[in-house]
Amino acid sequence: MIMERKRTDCPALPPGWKKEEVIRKSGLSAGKSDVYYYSPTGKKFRSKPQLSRYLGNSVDLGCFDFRTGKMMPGKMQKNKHRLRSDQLSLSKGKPDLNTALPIRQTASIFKQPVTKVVNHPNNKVKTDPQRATEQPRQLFWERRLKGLRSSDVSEEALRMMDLPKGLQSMGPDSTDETLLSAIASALHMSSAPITGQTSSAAEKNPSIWLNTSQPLCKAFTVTDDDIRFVSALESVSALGGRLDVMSSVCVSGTRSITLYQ
DNA sequence: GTTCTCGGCCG
DNA sequence: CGGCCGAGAAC
Repeated sequence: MIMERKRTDCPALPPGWKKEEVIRKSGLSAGKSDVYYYSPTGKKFRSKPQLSRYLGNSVDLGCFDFRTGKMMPGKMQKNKHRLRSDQLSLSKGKPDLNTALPIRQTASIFKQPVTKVVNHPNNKVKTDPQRATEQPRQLFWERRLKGLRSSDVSEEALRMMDLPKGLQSMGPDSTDETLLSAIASALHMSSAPITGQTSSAAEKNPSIWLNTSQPLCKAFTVTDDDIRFVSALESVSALGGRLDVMSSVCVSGTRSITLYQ
């Protein structure tokens, strides 16, 4: 006799996702149940961390209850010790499973990127370059990207990319990891030249003079060596596959680098 | 080889 | 306890 496995739809999940509950029918743990989720493509997920890894950091599963499949607003994870756990997980080389990120928080695990303001000829407000280019941005927001890792389809983390020697990081967290995220983000969020912080005042007191649309590093120029360096890179996916970078252009002075994913 | 299932660790 | 994942069993 074949037990019909019921894969149920789940309101908190995007369409196509299914939830399944399997009752253990033998052994010491008989009666206990295991919960699984299936993506629209049929991939099976058997834990929240696994789901979280797959969905990426654009989805906060912080209050998603894996067993019931519902969002539990009351069950927020504690943010009290976030910084410490960041440093802890970093120093121990463990993946950061904290998914709180600068994204819109919703009651669904749909990917819902924040609104991007772009120029549009028919839109009075958005064609205003002031508004398009000077959206408020949190100081050192790049730090929130810490722990992001690109991974291939088997969830295997890709190795961290090396940065050119000449880049000098600045700000409260001057690790290569944060700098890399900052540069990658700057590249794909704007087609404007990425120059680093050109104001010398910013070097002395970043908290006040930082240009938030430029990455957290001192002004740099692109050399022939840098171009050879970048050419040798396999892919911008090392910068974070989640960034959806199709192509970005980095221009500094008269030289340019084009990065393709 | 893949998928299913339960044990058992660990928080 | 229950979540998570390893590993043996089953296919």
